[in-house]
Order: sequence, then C-alpha cells, then structure tokens
Amino acid sequence: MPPASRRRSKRRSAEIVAAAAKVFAERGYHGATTQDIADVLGIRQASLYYYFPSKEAALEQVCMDGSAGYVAGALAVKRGPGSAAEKLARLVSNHVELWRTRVDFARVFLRERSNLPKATRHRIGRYSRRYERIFEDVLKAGMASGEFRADLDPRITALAVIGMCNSATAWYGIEPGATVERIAADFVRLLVDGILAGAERRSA
Amino acid sequence: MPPASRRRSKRRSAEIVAAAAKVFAERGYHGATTQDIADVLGIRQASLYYYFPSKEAALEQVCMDGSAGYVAGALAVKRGPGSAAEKLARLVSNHVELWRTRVDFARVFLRERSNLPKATRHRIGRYSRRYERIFEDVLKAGMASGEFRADLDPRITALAVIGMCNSATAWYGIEPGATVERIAADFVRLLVDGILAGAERRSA
DNA sequence: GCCGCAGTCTATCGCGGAATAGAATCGTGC
DNA sequence: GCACGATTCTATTCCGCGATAGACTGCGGC
Repeated sequence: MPPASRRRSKRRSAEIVAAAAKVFAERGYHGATTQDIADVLGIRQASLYYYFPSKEAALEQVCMDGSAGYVAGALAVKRGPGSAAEKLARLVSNHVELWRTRVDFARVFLRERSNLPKATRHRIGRYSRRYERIFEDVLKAGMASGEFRADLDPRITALAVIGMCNSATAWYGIEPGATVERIAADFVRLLVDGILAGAERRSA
Repeated sequence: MPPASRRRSKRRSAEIVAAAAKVFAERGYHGATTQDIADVLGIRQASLYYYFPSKEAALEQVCMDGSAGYVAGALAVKRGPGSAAEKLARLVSNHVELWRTRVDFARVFLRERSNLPKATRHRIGRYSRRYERIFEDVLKAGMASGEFRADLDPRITALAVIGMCNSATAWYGIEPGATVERIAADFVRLLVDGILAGAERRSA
C-alpha cells in the first residue's frame, strides 16, 4: 500500500483509539460498551473489530499510549542540569504538560489499568515503578547534597508528589482557571516551599 | 422484633455492605458481579436481594458510608482551637485516620461514585464541595493572619491537599511501612514546610 | 475504467449477569 | 414444642453486550 493510504490509515487508527480513550475515561472500562465507542465515531459496533481483536486490546492500546512519554521525559530531566529543586519542578511540569494532548489517555491509564490482562498489567506496573524511582532519585540527590530536608522519606514523598499531580486529572478541564501552567506552578511552589509564609525568598 | 435480633440483623446488614465495598474496591462497580459479593459472604447470589433492591442501591450504601464522617470531622477541626497550620495538620490526620476502619469504602467512594444515579451523585457532589470548602477556609484564614503565604490559590491548594491524601488510598496497605500515622505525618510536613532544607525550625 | 483491498455493513450467536418468584429453613420468643 | 418472622435457597427469566461470519462499497493505483 502506498504511503498516502498508509498515513491515512494510521491516522484513522489513532482516531479509533482516541474515541476508545474518551469513552473509557467517561464511563470506565467495564461501564463503557463497544457501542458507545462506535457511536462517537459514527460507525457500527461490529466495525470496530476491524481495528482491534477485542475490547481488552483496545484498553491495552489506550493504556500504552496513556503512559508513553512519562519515563522518557523524566529521565531527561533527571540527567539534565540544574539543582534538585529545579529538577523536581521540571518533573512536575513534564508530568502535567503531557495532559495537554491526552488527558483522557492519562485518566484511563490511572483508573483502568487494573482491568488489563496480567502480562500487560505487570509490564505497566514495572513502568510505573521505574517512573516513581526517578522521582525518588531526584529527591535522594537533593537530600544528599543538603538541598532538601534530610528527614524526608523519599519513597513516600515521591508517591505523594506523583499522586498529587495525578489527582488533578479529576478536575483538570473542569475547574475554571486551572490551566496546565498554573497547576504545575502552584504544585511546585507548594511542594518546594510549603505553605508557610516567609518562604518566598528561599527558593528564589 | 426484640432488640437482640434487631442488633444482629443490623450487624448482618453491615457485613453485606462491607462485602460489597470490598468487591467494588477490588474490581470496580461494573467489573464486580453480585455473584462475587455473594461468594465473599458464602451465600447465594439471589440472597443478596433481601438486603438491597438492586446492585446500584448497594453502591449507594457503600458510597454513603464511605463519605460519612469527613465533613463532620473537618468542621470540628476548623471550629476548634489552634493555629492554621495545626488545623491543616489535623484536617489531614482526620482524613487519613478514617481509612483505618474503612479504606475499601473510601476507595469505592473515590473511584465509583461516578456510577451513582443522578440524584445521589449530585448529593455526594455537594458533600464533596462542602468538604473542600472547609480546607479552603482554613487556608484562607491562615493567609489572612499572615501565617500562610499570601500567593496561594486556596482552591487549587485545597484540591491539591485532598488529592494528595486520596491518592494514598492506592498504595495504603500495600506499601510497606506506610501506616496511617506515617502517611499523615509525612504529608503534613511536606505540605507545611515543603521539601527544602532549613525548614525544620520554622514549624517547630 | 477496472481491479483489489481497506474499511464498513448486516445479521446473528451465545454468554454472563441482574433481577424476580416462590419455596424451604432457621431460630427465637412465648 | 409451636408459631411466625427473618433469612437463605432453588429455579428461572430476560436482556445487554462482546464477538464472529460473511457480504458490500468505494477509493487509489495502474
């Protein structure tokens, strides 16, 4: 098949997956029907099976797409230059920034990956742990250099940071004024400086 | 019906709802079958319908139980004595403390309330907003008194705090060493003092 | 302008799961 | 020990949804 068709075909596939992501995000994997997905696309339910062998395979695709980019971006930040605080800020920005194009994918990844078949679920579990490790590493580095407090628990703190970010998927796009930039900026300030007054100068 | 029977009956009902909570938490509302719930209890699937009229009604019960206590506890903290930082610490503790007896209920409330019928869903939505407001109020009070930074966005910060807490339901009970006390303490320190070194004294 | 295949359709199957009806049993108070 | 309500059981219905089979269609390339 010529490259022109092939490109259109690829694009159509992406549309199908995006429709699945949208529907899964709205109703949950089990709550969504393949009919719902077909409705979004304006095609018949059975036509979907030209694109995937099963509903579960569609979920796999959505989850893979929904997790893509996180580890790569975070690794780049970790290896890049800057203080630990700057790196943490960039980690958070990178994370939130990825919602811009694919919130639905992220939502499905977060809430529905538990419905994946064992193999994929474990694979994605390893991926997540790798991602968490990067946050932990940056935290540990900051603690070692004296930049961060020494009494942090790097593991719990990493989970707290990631969890706080992810929780925003629940209201991102709904809560007025909560743009990607503001969320990232507010979260970073909260995490780095805390809530108490008199901290503005410290991280400036 | 004598009080003895009545008490046993009430207790049995609670067992049924707890089983539903457990199963809903594990597999999700749509992913769970009434058979699964019956299996946990060692009874037949149809016997469940003595206790609720529908699967959806069971979800309602679990969600109501799962949200009970949050607003009341938070209101008590808000109205009680102490600095804003102390109050925020107590808000977080109160929140996390409620998992001790009913994590499954909290998990179902967080992840499955979207499957509730409209009326209940809206009711629970109002309840949540009321809860968030209390956090906002404490934050605003702290900002007004100069205790907290003036450049916080109280709404986003409140959502961030609550979201961070709730995200821990994903790994509470799994992550080794993450007890209710440690989670609450670590989260509070992170939120109040931030991550940077040199903050230990400030909140002491 | 015809061929071929990507893409969509119609039609249908089969299962799993929610829910109902009504019988059986258990246990508690008298 | 009997009666009666509370609880659980057996048996069955009904339908929604995932999936398969096979026909149709229209566009891109020659």
